[in-house]
Amino acid sequence: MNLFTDIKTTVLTAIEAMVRSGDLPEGLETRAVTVEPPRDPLHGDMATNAAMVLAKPAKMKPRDIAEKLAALLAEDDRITSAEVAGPGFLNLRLAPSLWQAVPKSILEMGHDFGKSDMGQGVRVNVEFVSANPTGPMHVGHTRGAVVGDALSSLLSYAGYDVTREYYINDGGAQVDVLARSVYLRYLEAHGQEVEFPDGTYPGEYLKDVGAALKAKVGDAYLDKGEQFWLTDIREFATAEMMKLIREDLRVLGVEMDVYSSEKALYGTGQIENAIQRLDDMGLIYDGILEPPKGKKPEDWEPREQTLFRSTDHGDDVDRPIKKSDGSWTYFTPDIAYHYDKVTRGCDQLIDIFGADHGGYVKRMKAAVSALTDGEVPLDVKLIQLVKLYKNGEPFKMSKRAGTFVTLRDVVEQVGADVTRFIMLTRKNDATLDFDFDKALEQSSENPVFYVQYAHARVCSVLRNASEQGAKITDADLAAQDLSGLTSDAEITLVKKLAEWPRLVEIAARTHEPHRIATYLQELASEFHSFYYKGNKETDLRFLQDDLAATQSKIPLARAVAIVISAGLAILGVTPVEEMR
RNA sequence: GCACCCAUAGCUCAGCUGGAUAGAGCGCUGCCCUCCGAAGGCAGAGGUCUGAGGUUCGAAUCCUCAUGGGUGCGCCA
Repeated sequence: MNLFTDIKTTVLTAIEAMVRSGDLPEGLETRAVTVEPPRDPLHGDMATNAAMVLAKPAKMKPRDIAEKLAALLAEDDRITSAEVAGPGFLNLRLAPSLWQAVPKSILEMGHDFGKSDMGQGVRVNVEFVSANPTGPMHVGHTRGAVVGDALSSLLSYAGYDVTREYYINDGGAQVDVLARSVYLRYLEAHGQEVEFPDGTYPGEYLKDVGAALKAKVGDAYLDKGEQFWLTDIREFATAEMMKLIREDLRVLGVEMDVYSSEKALYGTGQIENAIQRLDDMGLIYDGILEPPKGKKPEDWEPREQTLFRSTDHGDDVDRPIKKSDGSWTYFTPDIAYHYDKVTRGCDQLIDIFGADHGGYVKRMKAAVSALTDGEVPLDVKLIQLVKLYKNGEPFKMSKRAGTFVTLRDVVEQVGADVTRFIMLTRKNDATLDFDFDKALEQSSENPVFYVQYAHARVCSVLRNASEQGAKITDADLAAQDLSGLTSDAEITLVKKLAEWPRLVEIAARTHEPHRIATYLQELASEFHSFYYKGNKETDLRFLQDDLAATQSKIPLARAVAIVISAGLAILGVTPVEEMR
């Protein structure tokens, strides 16, 4: 249920009527017509730009169009006034019954209130995390995981058919490094002194893997050369790492639908097929790349390579798909992987990458564009850095020493809910400050608690109302007559609730889940503000001396809680019923 | 050198497919608990939306250029 689209439909219908009566010419483009809440509530309940948008193509003055449109709209029972303002805005005021119907719908529909059918069941594949299986997830991965998961929830809430997918980068040299590192830990488990040279992973987390390997194979790999054990350990170690990563994701509350393996693409012909497809389009050739200017690579030598003509699809330079030893570059199986996602059946692709992969975006888009003839859009969201603070001091991490802050560290300290919410308070392309102290603080400085507090307050009100004898199930509350909901303060709060379905659509369209978090903070703020008005104006309190009066007041409170809870559900955060 | 991202109040940031007088938190100055949870609320001060052009009835938002910051740039993934 979306009041804004309802009214927009009404406006569009009125425009059609004007076309029929000859007040407007035929064939006008109405796509740019919007119905929005006005920035200043004094202007009315909703504003439409219709007259201004149509003025030019209709070759009429905006105010003339607005006057006629206003007259038509004023005939609608639901619209109590339609006034022309400024350059041609049309400000609408709605009948109170429309606003009173909002909490009722919320109580009847529950979390479904904000759902949208804008997605039309379009199949969207969201690839996120895709951390290399070489160690536990760290904070950077965490943000990507949370954003990807929340975006997925948001899109399915908006009517898309969403697949959450993890691409396991288990085909490259980094898993050899992993295997060698595990081998060292294996030797260590056998009581040997080991050192970790550059190019190995020194992290303590591999100790268990080394021990597990010992438990599995005993001393079979001792005093053996790499060719003897590398393949086996690689397999064993990546499997162990994926166990670790899956557990990390579980702790964070992320559940993937599909895990895809890079390595599994080898030997299936899928890579060759994808490249053949590009070749058939004349997009594969052997050539020599120009060196980048100004950067002066020390050991630059002109070299002939097999290249993908990505410049035909918007990239800056063509990209190599083969190394000089004839093996594929990282890019190549990824091309095949993206093609696989498309052929499996999806209409849109979304990739969530770390910001350090920014240079990779154009070539990936080029590949998808070429392979799908531009039919399947690929949106890449780059996740910026998370800067950790403790006591206002930046947190030092060293990947070299293996001392990085892991997902587990963060979640164990502040909990999954707080972690998730804070990770979603900024848009993905802005860096995020994560302060451990503020994350744990219970004050308005901490947005999570501010929102949770609003929800808990409603629960508290309902508990008290129940003790007073009120019926508090959603069905009971939905059955209430809400025509007494007329004060400015109450209607203001209702209007914020009415924005929820609209906000969901905006957030889904822009692929920006942080908007949900922002909205929840605004809603919580409106609620707290309303709540305190009850100190002075006792009519506004939810709990009244008279039971019947209480019963008629609490549906609004419950409606707020439902929307908060629906929003938190998209973010993957559990609403709390009381603060402790 | 090129590409991508970013630039909004003292600080951290919102800002709707372009909309009316640009918002919030922190900090600062004052208020508000005999009253549903003060873990909160209200009010005030604080802005050339980095700069210069352009498009538009209308620009923080779109385009161009400049400045400042981040990221990346052929056998790493």
